[in-house]
Amino acid sequence: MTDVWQRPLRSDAERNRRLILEAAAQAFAEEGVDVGMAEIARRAGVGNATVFRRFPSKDALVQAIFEDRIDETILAAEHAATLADPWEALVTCLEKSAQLQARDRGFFQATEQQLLKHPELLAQHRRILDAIDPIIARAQEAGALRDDVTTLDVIGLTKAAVACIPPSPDLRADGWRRSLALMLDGLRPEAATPLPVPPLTYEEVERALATTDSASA
Amino acid sequence: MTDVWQRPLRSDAERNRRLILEAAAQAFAEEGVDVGMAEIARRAGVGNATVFRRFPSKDALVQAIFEDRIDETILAAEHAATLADPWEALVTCLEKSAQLQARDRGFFQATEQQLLKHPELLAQHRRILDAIDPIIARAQEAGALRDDVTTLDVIGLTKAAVACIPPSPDLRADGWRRSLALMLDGLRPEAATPLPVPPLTYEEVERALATTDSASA
DNA sequence: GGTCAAGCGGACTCGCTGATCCGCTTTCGA
DNA sequence: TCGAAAGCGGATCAGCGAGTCCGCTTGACC
Repeated sequence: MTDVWQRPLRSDAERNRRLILEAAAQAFAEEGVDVGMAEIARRAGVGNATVFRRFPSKDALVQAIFEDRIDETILAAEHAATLADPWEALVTCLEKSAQLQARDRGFFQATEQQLLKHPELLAQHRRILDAIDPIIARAQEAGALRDDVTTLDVIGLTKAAVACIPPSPDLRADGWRRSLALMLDGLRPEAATPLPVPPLTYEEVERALATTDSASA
Repeated sequence: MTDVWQRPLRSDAERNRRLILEAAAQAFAEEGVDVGMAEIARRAGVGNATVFRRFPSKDALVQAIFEDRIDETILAAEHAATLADPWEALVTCLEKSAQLQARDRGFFQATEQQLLKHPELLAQHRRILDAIDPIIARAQEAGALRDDVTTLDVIGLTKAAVACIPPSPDLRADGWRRSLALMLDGLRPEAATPLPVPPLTYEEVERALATTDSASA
C-alpha cells in the first residue's frame, strides 16, 4: 500500500524517517495518540516539517505504526503455531499478543476505538484473524479449548485482558498476565457453561464499524 | 460535594440544567468525551453560555455525569446483595454493572483512562469497590467463587467484558453478555488454575494513577 | 401590571495543534 | 570540486474548541 519511492530516500532522510517512527511509537505508547506532532518531532530531534514530509498526515503516521504492530503480532502467531501442544500454542500466542498490546498500551487503547474505521486498517486487522484462526481450530480439535468460542471471542478476550489494567507507567507491567490467566481458565472445556448470546461475526463487526465511521467522521 | 444553591435555581434554569445533563450524557455515550460543548448545547437546545453557567467547565460536566453513573452502579450492587444465592448475587451485580457501562460505552471507554486522575473521582470510584466487596466475600465464603481473586480483579474483568466489544451503535448491544459469561466461567472455583502474578492492590492503583496524573496533566 | 435580578444566547477571545511555506543546508553523482 | 535536487526546520497559517462578554428576555415576587 501507499507509495513505493522509485528513488530511495536520501540517507539522512531515511535516518530521520526511522527516528520519527521510533519517537512516535514511544510517544503514543506513553502519552496516547493525543500527543502533538510537535512533541513527536521534538523527541525525534527533527523539525516538525520533517515529520509531515515523511508522513503526509498524523493519520498516516499512526497507521504506519499500527501496521508494524500487526506484523509483529502475526509473526508471533505464526511462531506459536509451530509449537507441538495445541493448548500451549494458543496460550503462547495470546500471551505474546497481550504483551505487545501492553507495551504500547496507550497507543492501542486510544486507537482501537477509532482506528478500525479506516478500511485499510480493517483489512490489516483481518490478517491477524487469519493468523490466529488455525491455532484456535487446532486447540478445539484437540479438545483443549471449548468448542463454543470463536476466534473473534478469543481475540476480544485478549484485548480485554490488557484493557482491564489501568494504563500507567508506574504500575507493574505484568498485570495483564493475571487477567489473561483468569480468562484462559474460562476458555477450557471443563469450565464451559452455555453461553447466553451468539457470537459476533466478523461481517457484523465490519459492517458496524463501517457505519460508525461515516457517522462519526 | 459541589455547591448547594442557597437560592434554588429559577424554574427555567433548573429545566435547562436537566436538559444539559441528559444531552451531555447522550452525546458522550454516542460520540465519546471529545464532543464539543457546542454540540452538547445544540442537543440540549440551549446556548453554549448556558452550559458553562451551570457547569463551570467541561470537566465539571463530565464529573457530574460520572457521579450519576457511580450512584447507579452502587444502587445495583446494593440490590444484588439482597439476593439469597451468593453466586447469583455476584452475577446479577456484575451483569447490571456491565449493562450500565455498555449503555454509556463511549463515555466510559473514553473517560476511564483519564478520569480517575481527579482525586474526587477516585474517591467516588472507591465507593463502588466498597459496595461490591461484601458480595465477593460472600461468594467466596460460599465456595461459589474462586478464592484467589480480589474485588479489583472482578471489577477489572467486568470492565473488560464491555471493553472487548467494539463500540458501535449498530452492533448488537448485548455482546458483552457473551464475554462476561466466559469470564464468569473462569471465576468458578472448579476452573481455577494457579495465577501467575499477585493481584494489584487498590493502593498500588491509586498511587500509580496519581503519578500518571501529574505526568500527563 | 411593574420591577428587577436571574437567566439567556450569540458573538467573541484565545490558545492549541495539525499542516504549510520558504530560505538555507546537505547529500550525491559526475 | 561543484551544481542541482532533495531535504531541512523555524515561522507561520488555519480551524477548532473551551471559556467569556454583553445586550436582550423571562420568570418571580409585590
